[in-house]
Amino acid sequence: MYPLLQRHISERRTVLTTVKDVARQAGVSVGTVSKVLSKDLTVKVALRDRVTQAVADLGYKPNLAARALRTSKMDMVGLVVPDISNPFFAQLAKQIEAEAAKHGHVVMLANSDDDPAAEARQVQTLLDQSPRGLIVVGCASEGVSPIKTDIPVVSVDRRYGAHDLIATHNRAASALVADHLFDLGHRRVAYISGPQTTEVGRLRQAGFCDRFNVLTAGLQGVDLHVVEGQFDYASGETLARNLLGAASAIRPTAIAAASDQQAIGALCAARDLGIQVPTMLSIAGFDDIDLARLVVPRLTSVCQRLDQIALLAVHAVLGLNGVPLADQFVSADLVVRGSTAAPKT
Amino acid sequence: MYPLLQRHISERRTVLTTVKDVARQAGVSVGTVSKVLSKDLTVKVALRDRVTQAVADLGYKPNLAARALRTSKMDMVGLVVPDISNPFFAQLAKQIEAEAAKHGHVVMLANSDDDPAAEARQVQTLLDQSPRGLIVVGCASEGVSPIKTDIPVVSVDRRYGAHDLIATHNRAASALVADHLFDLGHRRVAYISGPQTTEVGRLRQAGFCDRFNVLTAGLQGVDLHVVEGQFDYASGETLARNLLGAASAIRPTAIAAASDQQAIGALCAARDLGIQVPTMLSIAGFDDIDLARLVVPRLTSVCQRLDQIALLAVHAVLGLNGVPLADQFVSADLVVRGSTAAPKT
DNA sequence: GCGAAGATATGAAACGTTTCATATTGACAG
DNA sequence: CTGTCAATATGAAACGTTTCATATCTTCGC
Repeated sequence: MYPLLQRHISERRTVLTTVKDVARQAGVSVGTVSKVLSKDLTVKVALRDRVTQAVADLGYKPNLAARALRTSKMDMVGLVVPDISNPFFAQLAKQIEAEAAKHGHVVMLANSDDDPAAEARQVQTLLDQSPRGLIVVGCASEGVSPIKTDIPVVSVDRRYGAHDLIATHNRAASALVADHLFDLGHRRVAYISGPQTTEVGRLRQAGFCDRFNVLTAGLQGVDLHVVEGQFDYASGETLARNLLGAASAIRPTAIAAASDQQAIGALCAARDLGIQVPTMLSIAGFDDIDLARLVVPRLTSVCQRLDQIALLAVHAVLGLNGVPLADQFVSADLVVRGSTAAPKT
Repeated sequence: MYPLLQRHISERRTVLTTVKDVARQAGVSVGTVSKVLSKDLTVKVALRDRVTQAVADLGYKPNLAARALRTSKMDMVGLVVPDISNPFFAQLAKQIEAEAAKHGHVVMLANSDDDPAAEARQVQTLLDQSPRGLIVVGCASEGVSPIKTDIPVVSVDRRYGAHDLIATHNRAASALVADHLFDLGHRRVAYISGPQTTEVGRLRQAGFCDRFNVLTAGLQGVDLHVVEGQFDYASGETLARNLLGAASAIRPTAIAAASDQQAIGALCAARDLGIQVPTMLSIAGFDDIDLARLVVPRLTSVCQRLDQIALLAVHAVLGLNGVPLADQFVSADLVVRGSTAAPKT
């Protein structure tokens, strides 16, 4: 349209102000400017003020690349997730971004597509940028990570290689569900598990079953039926359909699932079969995804403290507040909603 | 546990190989190595091979910070979204990350929380890293963006400031829904719109209504009722409940919504009111979120080509394949599923 | 008022690239 | 064999920081 104008604009070379300009403006040396910028307290207040003023006057912004070259560190945190379009990881990413931003760090995001090879590639790509730290949600297929680097790496939710893990205390959290269903009076219950090839699947199942068994030890008319599935909706629906096919006298009065997706699948199966929830059947999920609040009845679920997990992960890799690089488990909360109630007597 | 061992490991200083080392190993000058690495063809094949070999032998990796300092560009693309935990933005982010990775670029992610002030801050933060380009999904509250930079910026889905927009052709896509419902025979329809303060909300409503009005011009017994709401689930449920309260002879035989969330809200309202979908009421959504495939009946919806949008956005900011920085609109597909059918005669 | 010891400020060196002016090589015509 | 010109290779400079050895200023005891 206006080639001349366009040309003119794009040619306006951004002449960036450097630490040198600031030094001249403030009448000090570059070293002093650098010190002030890095909040070094050995600079006298008078000078410090002059420098700060000069920085403001000139609108000076440090060149991050130059800084990175000198210090071989960028103010960034890498994050590798299996699939950012999975709402759970998206929530996690959001919390991590927020926490990182609080400490002046930018988040680099990469997807591994649940493929260990791609995961290794992405990890390497992010490490190449020399971030302050790297946070990885491991692939479902667990493998070793042969990376060697001085950059702190932690895994979150699912362990990555041999790196320290920060995650919900799945075992304890799952036990909360067992407590809840037991307290309501359920004795004939079914547990829809996640794949036992995953640590998360194993821990949640163990947490629920062990607690339920302890609670019901020596009691009459107790039945705990476990079926294994995937974490997804379809798996929950199919398995629930089987479980609920039995006559009402012997079918479970409550179903606990290893994920909300499964639980919602079970909810739909129950509705299709004309089984009222929660009057004739209680259903509990795990993860408290947004959808859990939207289904009818609203789903009782376990809410992971993603903010806590994100905080620990970021602090751990940044070495903040003495949070060490080490396995850490965060407790979760049971959120009781309309999908669970006492069984019909 | 093993303090000595730990000490030892953490003290092993990573001595990184530089372009100098490669030059020595290959018996050439650093300039030559640099040329080879930047695929400069004025280097003779013999030398090129020697350098390539040396790079392989030494496992040399260029220092990205140093390169960035020299060239004042990092191989990164910034992405600012209102909320990464929104599945739609998460899907978009995934596609953008994939496309950027294809061209050797890392994605930096930031959330604006739908807050213009935060958005401005995040945009600035990402620009400070001197990425190759910046992609922004604007806040709901549209405002001007006073940023001035040489870095290419495009907005996606929702316009950011005065920057070029790459988005679904919402008007045309919404018209597809009108076509579909009209073709099925619906004449008494309701449209649940998004907020008319948003461009997306306005375009989708106009697209649907204009087309429906054109199709039905001059016909008998036609009624198009528009109600305005938010894009969320609750809004859809409430509005649908009102719409469906009327006697069956005058209530709409079809509801089109500006979002899947609204449509699913409407679906639940219908179920609660004992109105069968699709026999007594057709419902169509927009966005084709994952959930659209999970509800019963499965939701007819408009599927945006996020891969296309991501491709255009990345190519635009990177100046690839001659994709210019300019407004661009991508067509969408109607996905017909079980929630729409011909009205009961 | 002097000297010593801290406290504070300075500026040159270094980080690892890319670029570009210059040097070297090779090819070829005379 | 020499001179010319193009093709190719070289290495020093520059990018903007931070750091650290050195220089300068304060303070304070005597």
